[in-house]
Amino acid sequence: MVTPELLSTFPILKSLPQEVLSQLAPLSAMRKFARRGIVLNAGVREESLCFLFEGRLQGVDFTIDGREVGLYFVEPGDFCGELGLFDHGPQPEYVIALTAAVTVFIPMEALREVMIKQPGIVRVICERLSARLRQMTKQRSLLGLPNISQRVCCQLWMLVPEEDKSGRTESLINNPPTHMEIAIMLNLSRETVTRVFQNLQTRQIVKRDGAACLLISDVQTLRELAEGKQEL
Amino acid sequence: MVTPELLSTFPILKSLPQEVLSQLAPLSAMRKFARRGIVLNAGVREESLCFLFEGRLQGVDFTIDGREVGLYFVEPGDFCGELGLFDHGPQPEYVIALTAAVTVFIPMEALREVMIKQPGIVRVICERLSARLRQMTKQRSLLGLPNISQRVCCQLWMLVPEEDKSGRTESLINNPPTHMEIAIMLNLSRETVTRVFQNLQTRQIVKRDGAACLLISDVQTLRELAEGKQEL
DNA sequence: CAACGCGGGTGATTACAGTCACACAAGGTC
DNA sequence: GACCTTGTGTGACTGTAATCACCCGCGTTG
Repeated sequence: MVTPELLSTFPILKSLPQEVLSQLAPLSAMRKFARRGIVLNAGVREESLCFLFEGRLQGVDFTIDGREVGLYFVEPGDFCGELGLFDHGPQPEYVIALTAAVTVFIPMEALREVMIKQPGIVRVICERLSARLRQMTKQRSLLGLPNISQRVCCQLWMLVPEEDKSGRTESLINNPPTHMEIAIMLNLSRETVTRVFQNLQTRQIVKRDGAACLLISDVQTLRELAEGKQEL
Repeated sequence: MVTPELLSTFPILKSLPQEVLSQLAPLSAMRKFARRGIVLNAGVREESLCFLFEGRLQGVDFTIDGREVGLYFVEPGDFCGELGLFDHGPQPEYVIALTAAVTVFIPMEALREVMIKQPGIVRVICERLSARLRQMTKQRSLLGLPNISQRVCCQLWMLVPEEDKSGRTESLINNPPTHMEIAIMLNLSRETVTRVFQNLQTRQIVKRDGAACLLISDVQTLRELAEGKQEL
């Protein structure tokens, strides 16, 4: 059962009036995914938006010759699969669960109806589209970096929680993506990512903390590496 | 002077009622750019959408170390600079005129007002946002291709006019991007792009036709190269 | 006209990331 | 316990695209 209260925990939906949430809640469905589960299928017309409650998702495409390409990460509070909402086109890419994940699916048809009566929700979704576009632009720029270590550090930097980025010297990333998952985001091979991580570990900038945790022991140095102010 | 008729030549605006166009037209301004002209500046809050009437634009970003990164091409009938419309954020990337270009600038404030009264225009712009997102996804996947020639052929293929793609054996690309401009789209060096083009020319797949024209003499072979069904 | 900048063309060299081939540890499952 | 699978760690080798250094031709501008 999805309650209006659950929906209102999403920052994107928070601003909507209670009545809209009450209207959407009974139509929505909670779905859980195991690691590696396919959340959204490429090529088909998905009929729901997928809101992520817990875990981490990754948008993934495949090149003509079968290579995986990582497009974006989806973090809790965010959503994905929104493209068909406007153009009724098929979902262009796969969305995969990188960790066990809890999601809420809201049917597009319901959203479209609400959108007509409540222009507020349109704004919210458009802002989200804009944000995704900015995110992809940033990710694309990343690929232009000729220095591979910098590329990895930038990606790592983007995974650091916003509240830890300034001031703190340590930060914890829960269930970090695997080396392979990072590699496809950066057009690198898995081995290359591993080697960069090895390097970061020996310099005590990051540290593995069990299988499901990555400790950034020196946040500010990571930042400087990401910004190119320091070489690895 | 911008007339409502001029606005209605844009496929995106065509569907709007006459009165809306009449309202927007007097607020809009025609602007012409020389090759290399800066159409939109990165980092500043642009207050207009830029509709392209003639010519070709390119969205460009720069990496931290000053390298150019090509993000997308804008073809006639299309527009750019729409991100701030919703989130009031700054324009994330530069937009440069690759050729002499004729544009129409429509102030965001005017559009926002129209958007409130006329939900139709919101739809239209959202569809456009979706399309841009699909385009960037496709472009990102391109970068995953390990075969460099294929990458160039794919990019070239995207520049072929839609109506020439099936059936025709020849096609003409007017004012094609320079090798450098293609190179930054594909994360390649200018020289590498030149070498691929040399190769395509000796195989009589493309042909220079003066400075401002590129003739695709064998459209179907180009397609097969782009799809990886043939090696170069 | 000379001078210049830009776009394109080409060879030699080299750095460096991909690839392949392993090894190892941890967790799950029969 | 034996067995997989998955994620990571590492060395040796190699292919290939970047880089650098030139060249040319053309159009513009003084």
